[in-house]
Amino acid sequence: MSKKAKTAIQPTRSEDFPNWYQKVIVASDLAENSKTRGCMIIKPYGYAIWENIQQIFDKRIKAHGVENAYFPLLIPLKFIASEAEHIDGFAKECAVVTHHKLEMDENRQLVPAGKLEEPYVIRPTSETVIGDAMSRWINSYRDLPMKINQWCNVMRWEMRTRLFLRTSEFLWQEGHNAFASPEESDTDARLMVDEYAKFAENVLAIPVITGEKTANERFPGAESTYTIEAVMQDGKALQAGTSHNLGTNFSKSANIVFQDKTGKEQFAHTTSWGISTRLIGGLIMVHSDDDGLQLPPAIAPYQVVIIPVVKNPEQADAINEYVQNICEGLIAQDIRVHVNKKDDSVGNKIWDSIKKGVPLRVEIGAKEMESGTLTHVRRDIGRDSKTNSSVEEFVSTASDILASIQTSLFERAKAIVADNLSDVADLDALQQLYKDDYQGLVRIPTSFIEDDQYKQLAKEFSLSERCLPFADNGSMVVIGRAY
RNA sequence: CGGGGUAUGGCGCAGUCUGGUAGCGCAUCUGCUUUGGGAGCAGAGGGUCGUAGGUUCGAAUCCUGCUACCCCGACCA
Repeated sequence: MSKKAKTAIQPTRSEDFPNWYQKVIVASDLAENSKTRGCMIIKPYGYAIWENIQQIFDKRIKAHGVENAYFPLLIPLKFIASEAEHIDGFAKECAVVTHHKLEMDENRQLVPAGKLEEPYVIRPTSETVIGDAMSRWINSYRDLPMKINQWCNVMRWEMRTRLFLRTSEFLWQEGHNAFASPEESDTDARLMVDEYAKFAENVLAIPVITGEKTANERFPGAESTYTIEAVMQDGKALQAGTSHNLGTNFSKSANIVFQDKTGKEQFAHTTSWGISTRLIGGLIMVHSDDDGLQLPPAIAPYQVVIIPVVKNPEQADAINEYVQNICEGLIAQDIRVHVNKKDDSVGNKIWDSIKKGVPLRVEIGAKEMESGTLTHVRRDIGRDSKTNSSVEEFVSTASDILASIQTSLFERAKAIVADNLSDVADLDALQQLYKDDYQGLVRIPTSFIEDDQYKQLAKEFSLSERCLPFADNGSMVVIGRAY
């Protein structure tokens, strides 16, 4: 009673981080593996997080003049064959549709029939399709800039999958912008990665390192790739969003040409940028603890859960009415609130809200009702934050409490970055660091990565270049292990 | 794709070595008592052992192929 006997999630983070990650997803009811190889079922609670990501981010990109559209899932094979470097990056992981019907064979088994003249590829990304459309939509400099985004699914036949972090099918947004000049496309690619950084930090409470990818980590066919890299609790990096300046590489293969003011034909300069359901994996690995998920209020499907404590049936109506009034007060403050009316014990409901990471829990029984109060507990602090306050006071300060939780999660996440990002004097020091079982990231001078000693260390310790942080103007590179 | 592991009710597992046709915990359902950090008792339902084939009088168990999942690595905008 006095002390927590065990954690809700076993194993704990320190015992077995990958296993803990899977268990958090199950315990919080976000998603599960499906019968389809490498594909997940995103359950309602997990999908609600994605819907919030969509709603919030969609507003931000529309403010930049981006318009949403929808393009086909299936891409004609000849589209893909047109851009060599790009397709090299994806050919190994493309699912291909080769038939258009099923027939019953002699063993009464359904087999593919009706072979297609030209196979289709299930989109791994849509540069080629959208490029083809843009080649028809863009004729004049007056048509530029053109900014098109789609929220959709894509498929990449990955060798090794993990829920949210890398699945064969995943949900994302892919933005595709076209401009008249190289300066504009580079500015745009940087603008979008900056939007990702702001979204990650202000909404998801995930601090990120924003920077540019090195040449060998760059998107196939891009001139430059900008990225936000987040740091997980185990010290590994997670690429959480990328924005590419494609220059004229794609407009040349898709023939996106416009006439400039002088009547001369020119290739458009394009960008593409995306974030995906992978962000949910990042949320889990940054914020959750050994009792389960912990969600920043800004993204939580519900920010407050109310647990009615009904000890005898005669009180039920009165308590429900009391709860309903509080609910309405919170909704009027634009707070997302959920009343757990499930026929279950109070203890189970409390644990359920902890495992699901609801930021703020409210308990209301006869005791509170008689005194015009309620009891509330913060998920980030736990039972030590248990407070009894009047309904009026709570309703008027709930937004502040949620804001405080948002801040405390962000601060905690910043401490994770600080603990897992080191500088070293030279490559010998780097080697010693990882030999001593260091799990985090290291910032080294960019010139080091050409060194043979570095290349050998990178191989030995599975290190890769995460990015050249904007903050260091390209002089430094952050390296480490990544998801 | 390489190495290792796993596959048995919804979930987690035992049973496999020493073949004889399935068991435990949790969850579920019913009833009663309970409910403020994971309730108790009593009763009930639910699987034919990933899949295809082989050996055998008989296969969860032995043999072979296939598939999926997990971990490590390679790969991965």
